[in-house]
Order: sequence, then C-alpha cells, then structure tokens
Amino acid sequence: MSTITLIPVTDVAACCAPLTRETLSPENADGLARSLKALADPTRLRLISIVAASEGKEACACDLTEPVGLSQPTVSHHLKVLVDAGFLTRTQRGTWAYFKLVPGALDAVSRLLISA
Amino acid sequence: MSTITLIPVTDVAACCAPLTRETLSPENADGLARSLKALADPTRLRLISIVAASEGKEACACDLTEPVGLSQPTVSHHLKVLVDAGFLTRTQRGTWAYFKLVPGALDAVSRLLISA
DNA sequence: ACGGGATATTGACATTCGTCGATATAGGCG
DNA sequence: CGCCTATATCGACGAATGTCAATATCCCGT
Repeated sequence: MSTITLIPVTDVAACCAPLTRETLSPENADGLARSLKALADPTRLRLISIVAASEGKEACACDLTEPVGLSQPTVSHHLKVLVDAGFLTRTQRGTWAYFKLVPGALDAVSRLLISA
Repeated sequence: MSTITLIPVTDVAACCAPLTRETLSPENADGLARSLKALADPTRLRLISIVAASEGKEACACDLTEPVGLSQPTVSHHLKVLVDAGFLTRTQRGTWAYFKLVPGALDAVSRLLISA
C-alpha cells in the first residue's frame, strides 16, 4: 500500500515559486516530483481528461473502464493514485463511485512549471 | 539503451489543446506522459532548476554533481534523460559539457496542464 | 605522444510500477 | 435474507527506474 504522507497537490503548489525562478529545495523537489509522477502515465492522463470533459467535471467509475481499455482493477488503481495525489476526489453515490476534478489542482502544477 | 523514437516536448505541446478541454487521444496521452516522466524525479527537477537559475540559463556539468549529492554517472544519466526529452540541450566546450534550458519547453508542458 | 581530468557508457542490483486474475466488500433489489 | 452488480483490495508477475562502481572515451596541456 505504501502509505507515505500524502501531500495534496495544492499544498505543493502553494509552497514555492516557479522552478525556473530560484533553485528548488530538496523537499520541494520531492513534493513536485510526487505530483508529476501521479500524472506521468498515459492512462491516468486520459482518465483525468475524460473526467474533465464530463458534465460537472465529474464521471462515474463505471464509465471509465471501457474507454481506457484496461481491466477494472487496474482502472481502480489508477483512480486511487489520482485521488491520493489530490487531482481527483471520490464520492460514493449508491452503488456507484463518482470521481470529480479538484479545481485548481492541475493549474497549481502548471504554475510551477511555467517560466514567466 | 532503449532507443525509442524521441518526441521533443515542443512537438508534444504543439499537438493539442489543454487536457481538460477535450479528451486526450491515446497517442497524445502517451507523448505527454513521456514528457512528464522525464520531469517526475526530484533530482531532475533540481537539475533543471539549477540550470535555469544560472547565467544565460546554462550550466557546466562540473557544477551540477556536487549540489545534488549523487554520483557523477547518476547525474550524467539524469542529464541525458532531460536532453532526450527536449528540456535541455548539451554543448561540448573543450573538456566540459554545458547544459542549457530549451526555451519554451517547460511552458509547453505547463500549457497542456492548465485548465483555462 | 603521453598523462590527467571531465564526462559518458556499461553492467549489476534493489526498488518501484503497471497490469492482471482472483477475491473481498458493500450497497440495492427481489 | 440472498443475489447481483459495482468497486476495492490482494497477490503475483514482468518491465522499467534510480543508483553505483568500474570502465571507456574524449580533450587538453605538457
């Protein structure tokens, strides 16, 4: 399970200036790397993309397995990674699990990479 | 060596709209994931950060080993990953190798993550 | 041409990651 | 209550990753 202290991406972003402005401390580098690692998988990018394109930026897990063409456990795993990293939130509604984009989470990472 | 067709990050960025705008194709997801993977390591982030903070956004490899506290081969490896991904360029000047930030490369990735 | 310093490459190793099948859990419905 | 459907967890496996010591390569000065 590897339960390491989870650092919501919004906190990571609040921490510091864009990495091209001043040199990153080892701690900040580690936090940002963890956020980027969560994004650095084609399946997870597609999941985020599909969720973001859905009504209310929210999608049912049941609608996410088929488009990415992987097994149900694998998709569930990827969704967990994204939730743990703070990019998605999970809500149980009846039998179904809904995943919603966390507003500003992607932007927070984006802001750290920009050179302006 | 794993010589897979290298896709400069600038090309990746030119490809498509922010991933929150419309669903990412498998190919585009793969390209972006590859770029993000290159960034998703604390040491590599620090290397980029140090280079970016240097005069002319360029630094000698000889000045990069000590700050990150890893062996010379390991640093050389990380620099190669960043060059292959299109974030740095390498120039040999005499005995020394200089690494320079590719203008716009980070911004290209940044633009894909933004939700605007 | 030779020696030395800077960098890259190789080979090995432990760790992490992505994936699956099998199974567990949990909630709605008859 | 008992089944069915949706989702999560477990255990296993191969592939990829980060690291180092040892070695090779390349370039300069003598």
